[in-house]
Amino acid sequence: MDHVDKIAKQWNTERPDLDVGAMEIVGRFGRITNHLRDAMGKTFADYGLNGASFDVLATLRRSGQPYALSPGELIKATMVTSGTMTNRIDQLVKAGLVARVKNREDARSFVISLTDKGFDLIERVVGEHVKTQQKLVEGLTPDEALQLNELLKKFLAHFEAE
Amino acid sequence: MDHVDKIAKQWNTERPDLDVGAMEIVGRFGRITNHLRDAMGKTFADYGLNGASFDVLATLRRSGQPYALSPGELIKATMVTSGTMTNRIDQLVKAGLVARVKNREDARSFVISLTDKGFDLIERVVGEHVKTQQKLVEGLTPDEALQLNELLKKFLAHFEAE
DNA sequence: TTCTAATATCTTGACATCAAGATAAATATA
DNA sequence: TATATTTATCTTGATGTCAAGATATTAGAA
Repeated sequence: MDHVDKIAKQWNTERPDLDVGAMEIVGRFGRITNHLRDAMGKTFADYGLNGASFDVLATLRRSGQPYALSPGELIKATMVTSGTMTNRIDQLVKAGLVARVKNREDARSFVISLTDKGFDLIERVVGEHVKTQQKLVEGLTPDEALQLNELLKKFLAHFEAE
Repeated sequence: MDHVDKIAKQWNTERPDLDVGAMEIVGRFGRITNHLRDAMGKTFADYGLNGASFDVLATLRRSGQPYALSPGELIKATMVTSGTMTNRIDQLVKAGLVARVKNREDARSFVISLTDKGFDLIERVVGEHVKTQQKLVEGLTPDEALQLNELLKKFLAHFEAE
C-alpha cells in the first residue's frame, strides 16, 4: 500500500464512478521521477552544479570534438526556451566552464564551447552521475530493469513519434 | 531509435568505458514525465488551474467531508514547502475556491476548506483529468499497462520504503 | 538594389518554488 | 507560575523557468 494506492483508495470511496487505473501509472511516474531528480541533484551539487548546468555541459561533452554547439542546438537538445538557455550559458561562462565564441560565417550566432576547466569537470561528474543512476535502479533485478526499459521505450515512442 | 537511444549512442562513442544502461531508464522516465505533465497541464488550464492548484483542490476533495485540511496536512500530502503552500492557498483564496477558517482549538492553525465554488470546479475537472490520463496510457495495451504498473510499484517502493 | 521575411539570440517581466528565518501559540519543564 | 521547547504557519530573498517581445543579421523577392 504505497502513497499512490492511498490516493486511489480515497478516490474510489469519494468518486466510485471514476476509473483511476491510469492515475496509478501516471502518479507513480511523477513520484519516481521526483526521487530520481533529487538523488541525481545531490551528485551534481557535490561538484557545484545543478541539473540544468550539468545538462548543458554533458550535451557539449557527448557531442564530441570540438565540444561546441550553438545556443540553438543546445535549446533543441535540452528542450528549454531561449531565455532559459541564455541564463544557463551566462552562469556557465561566469563559472569559466564554457565560452561564447563568435561565429565568423553568421554574425547572429555564437558557438558555446567547453573550456578546459569545463571539460575536466564534466569528465569527472559524468562518471559519478552514471554510478548514481546505477544505484537508483538497483531496486529492480536486471531482468526487471530490462523489461521496464522496453515498456518505457514503447510508452515514450507514443509521445515522440516522428 | 528514440531520443534517449541517440544520447546513449553518443556516450558510447565518446566514453565507451561508461555503462549507460541505467541512464536509458532514468532518461526515459524524465522525458515521459515531461510529456505527461504537459498534457495534464492543458486540461487544468482549460479550467483556469495549473498542476499546483489542481493538486490542492483534489487533495481536499478526495479527503472526503468536510473537504477541509490544515496547511500542514496539505504540505504533507503534496510534498512542497510551507512557503509554497502559503502561496498556493493565497491564490486559491483570491479565486474564491477555498477559504481559510480559524481553528478554535488551536489559534496557530487554520483549516483550508473547499468553498461551494471550489467543490463544483474540482468535481468537474477531476472527471476530465481522469479522461486525459486514460488517453495518455493508450499507447500501451491493457496487459502492458498492468505489467508497467507492477514494475513501477516495485521501483517506487524502493524509494518510499517505510 | 531595396524591401520583406526568416533566423539566432538576448532581454524583460511574471511566476512557482525553495531555504532560512520570523512570528505566534501551545505544551512541557522547572 | 515562569521559562523553554515545540509546533503551525507565514515572510523574505534568491533562483530557475517561461512567454512575449526586442535586436541584429542573413536570405529571399521584387
